[in-house]
Parts: sequence; structure tokens; C-alpha cells
Amino acid sequence: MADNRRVRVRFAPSPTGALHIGGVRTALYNYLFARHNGGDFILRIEDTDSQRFVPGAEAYIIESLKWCGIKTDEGVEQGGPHAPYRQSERKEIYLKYALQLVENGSAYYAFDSADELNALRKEYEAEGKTFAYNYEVREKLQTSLNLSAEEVKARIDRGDQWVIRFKMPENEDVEMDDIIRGHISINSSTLDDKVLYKSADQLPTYHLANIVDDHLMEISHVIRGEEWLPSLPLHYLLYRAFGWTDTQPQFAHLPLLLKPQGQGKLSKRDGDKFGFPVFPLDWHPEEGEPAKGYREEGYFPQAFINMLALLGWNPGTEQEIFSMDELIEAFSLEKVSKSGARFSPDKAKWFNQQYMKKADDAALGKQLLDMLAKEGIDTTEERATKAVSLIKERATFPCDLLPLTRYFFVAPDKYDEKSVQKVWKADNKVLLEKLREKLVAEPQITEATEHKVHEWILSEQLSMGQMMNAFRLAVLGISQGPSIFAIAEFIGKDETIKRIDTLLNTVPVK
RNA sequence: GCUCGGUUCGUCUAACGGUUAGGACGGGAGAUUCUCAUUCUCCAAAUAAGAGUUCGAUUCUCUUACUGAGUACCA
Repeated sequence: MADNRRVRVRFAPSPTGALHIGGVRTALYNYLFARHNGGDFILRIEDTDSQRFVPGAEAYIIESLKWCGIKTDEGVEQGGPHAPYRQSERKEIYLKYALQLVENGSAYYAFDSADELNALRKEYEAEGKTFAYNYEVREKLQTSLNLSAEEVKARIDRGDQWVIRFKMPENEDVEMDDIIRGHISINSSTLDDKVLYKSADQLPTYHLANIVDDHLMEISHVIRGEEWLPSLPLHYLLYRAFGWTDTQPQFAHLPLLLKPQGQGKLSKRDGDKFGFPVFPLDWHPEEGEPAKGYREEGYFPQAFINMLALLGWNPGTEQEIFSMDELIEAFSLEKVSKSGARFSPDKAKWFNQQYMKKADDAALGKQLLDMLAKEGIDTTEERATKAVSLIKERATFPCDLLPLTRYFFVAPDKYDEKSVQKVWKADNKVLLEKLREKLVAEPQITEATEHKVHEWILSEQLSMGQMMNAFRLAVLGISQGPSIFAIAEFIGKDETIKRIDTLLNTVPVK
């Protein structure tokens, strides 16, 4: 295993549906590792399962990575020195390698049909045993190991379906190393003879395609989900069978993402169940249920990435907010944890709130302007931005801005019932009338007005709380929001007086 | 069932065998405030259990329990 060669990693999803956040995290860790080490990040599409291919899935994956800010150096889109990067376009490559293994005795032809194997599985099950296609049974089945060379050739020539299986050695301890998990050892007798290549669609299975492509693409580190750990010994043995041990990549198996509640790993259906997205982007498949995405829910990609990065990895410091560059700087596989991480929707929201605080007012102002326009509310970008600055700290998502600032732009069309009950009493009406007089006397409402009014209230010994609450009810129709004087200043003296009058004249006191 | 992982507050996690076991989310209390939110302060909250190694185990070993993954001509 050469340690000095260039770091090259790949993210190799299968286009069988929307990429879920576990997949995004795998891509992210690969990306961070590549960038941290000045290496290459490659996107390879593993579409060797013609049955499960889903149209649009590949485009979805590419768009998701782009939204996240994960840039690929080589891949299906931009090509590269090892193109093509879609396995279905590399299909002619694999047979040669499968045959190489047959020739050197590491693999063999098998002619059993899927039906025959299913029948065998049932038979074993009936006896309480588990069927494994391995050293114990392969001699009894229809394989090139016990059929004559002529017979094998005849069957192939006449078009019988066949597969090539790996000949798993018997009783050998396979010694493996994983960057995250350390040393792992397993006896090969517990493993079975995996299919490497199938004649039916002339495509390799994952195991063969993966090893061949990683070798050809000079991958130095394989960083993938823990669900692959059980096939690691097979992959080790395949590298050995090909004679590629000296350039074999190093492996790192990432802990899985678990459901927020209950048991098991996070699945695609958990989104509907718990009411949070499990996908980066909205997904509208040609068939099946659509699903919600973080982008459309109003998450900042930086917040999403930050949240995902900390799910299973920790720099060992107390820093929690990381830009992509900071993540790249701090990331190391050694700091990835071994156990599964339960995903927390609350924490995801918290991250977004942190990024909301940091977001640029003018950019959010533009978004608010659009949202207002859709509601038929006309204003300027400048005023929208100003409104954002008043309200931003109490929003978690950009879409919160509209309900929060709506009455900065239009007079309330109704008054919140609870607030009316609590605030709109005869005494307070008198107070509001006094305040109205005071405001009318002012040339305009500014910051100074607030101080003036406060002093006046103190000298007259009036109730500040009651007056301000009534004022707030008049201006916003609800007892919420930032400083009422800041809002009054924002909407202007005339509008403020007008809203006070509306409350005074149209709503009877309780 | 078998194989391979894993196990520190409810959750995400920190602690190169020696810390009052730290931080964050969430929860609770209080302060600030014209309201709500923010912010600030404080509080509760964990080494799965049992053996062993050691002067000393969260940390190393073993057993048990629990848990995750895999067990396809899917990836």
C-alpha cells in the first residue's frame, strides 16, 4: 500500500433514487479529505443495476452536490483522464477483468438459474439452515469447477445464462485495516462466492466494478458507509487476486446515520414520518412519492453542510460553526467516530439560525422583497433590507421574514384576539389617546422620540407597559416583534397615527 | 440464526490510563425588555453491567446485555 501517492477519492453513488443526507455526508467527508490533502475528488456513477435505475437520479445527485458547495474535480459532468465515469459506459472494460480471474483460478463460471438458487435457499431454510454459495456447495452445483471445459464452452456458446463467481478461499484469516475502525480480522469460511459478472445484462456487479474502477482511476482512499464493512474482506481478496495489493486503496468506513427516534438507520421514508427532510433538495420522481428537501425548506447550504459535518465527526475543540474552508482545514478521518449518529432536526434548525444571524441583510432583503411582491405588497429593496435588519435575529429561516415583517408594510387587517383581551381596556385607550397627541406634536418619529416619550411617561407617572402594549396592538395587531418605536420610525409618523386612529375608532374596549 | 462493528448526559460529542468527566442542542429557573424573540446567568442530566490487568481505568482485556450493519445475478 503506497502512502506517498496522490490522494484521490471518489463518491460513487448508485442512481436509484434521491441521494439522502447520509449519502451527502459521505460525499462531504470524501470532499473534505481530498481538499485537506490537496487531492482529487471524483464523482463516479455506479449504474450497474439496470433493474433499479431511476431516471433523474443522476441529475439530482449532481445538483445536490453543487448546492452543497461540493465541487468535483473529475466525474460524469466534467470528464477527466479516466473518463467515462458512468459505469454503464464502461461495461466493456469489466468482462476482461472477470475473465482474468477465471483464468488465474480466482473465479469460475456458474450456470445455476436464479430460480434454482431460490429453491435451494428455501430448502435450506426448511431445515433451519442458511444457504451460502461457498466452498461447501460449489462442487455440487453447475460450475466450471466441476463441468468439463468442453461442457462449459458448449453452454456458453449456445447462449445459456451464466455468471462469474469469486472463488472464496476456505478457512483463511483475512487481515484488514480500516482508518476509522483499526484492525479487523475475519475467517474466509464465513464468506460466500459473490457474483462478479452476469451474462444476462453483460454488466459487472458492484464488487467487481468497484475494485476495477478504483484501481483504474488510481483511487488512494475509499471512504464509504459502514454498510460496506462486511464486504471489505471480499474486496481485499479481489485486490490480491488481481495482483494489485501494492496499490490497493486504504479504507475508511463511516458510521451510519440513525433515525431521530426508534430503531435503525435513517431511511428515505423517515422524512414524512417525523416531519423533517431527509434529502438535500425536493425530489419529484416520475413514479412514487415526492419528498421535501433542505434547500426548499429554507436551509442555507452552509448550515446544512456544517450540521452534517458534525454528525459523526468532531475536531476535538469546542468550535461548532465551520465554514467549508474551516472544515477542510480541520477535517481528519481519525476524528470520525465509530458509532452511528442519531440525526437531530432541532440541531439542524439551530445551525440554520446561526447562519441566519450571519447572513447579509441586503441579500435577505432581496428575498423578502420577492416574498412581499408575491403577496402583492410593493416596497423598495432598501426598505426590505431595513426591515430585515430589525427582525433578523428572531428568524430561523428566510421564509420567517415575511410573517415577521408583514405589518411593517401594511396596516394590520385584524387584531389578535388574545392581545385585544389582554391589552385593549378603557384605561389603556385613554393612554393611547394621550400618546397619540404626543406623537402628533412631533415633527417625525425618530430615536429621540422614544426617549422623549419615556421621560414624559415617567414625569406623568403613567404606565409604560400598558401604554406601549396598546401602541403595539395599534401598530402591529399582535403583541410581538422588535422595539415598537423602531417600527413606528420605520413606517413613519403619518402611518403610525393612522393605525392608532384605526384601533381607537374601530375596536371597542373590553 | 451466523458474521463483523458499536456502546460517555434524552441527542451530537470531548477527555494521547491520572479532570470536580468538558462543550453544544433540547429541557428547567432567573435577569434584561413596551410585547415576543434574541441575549446573558444559573440548574438538572452520562462513562450499559460484571469480572480482570494496573498504584490508578471512560480509556486496555474478557464475559454478558443492548444496539447497528451485512447475510442477492442491489448498490
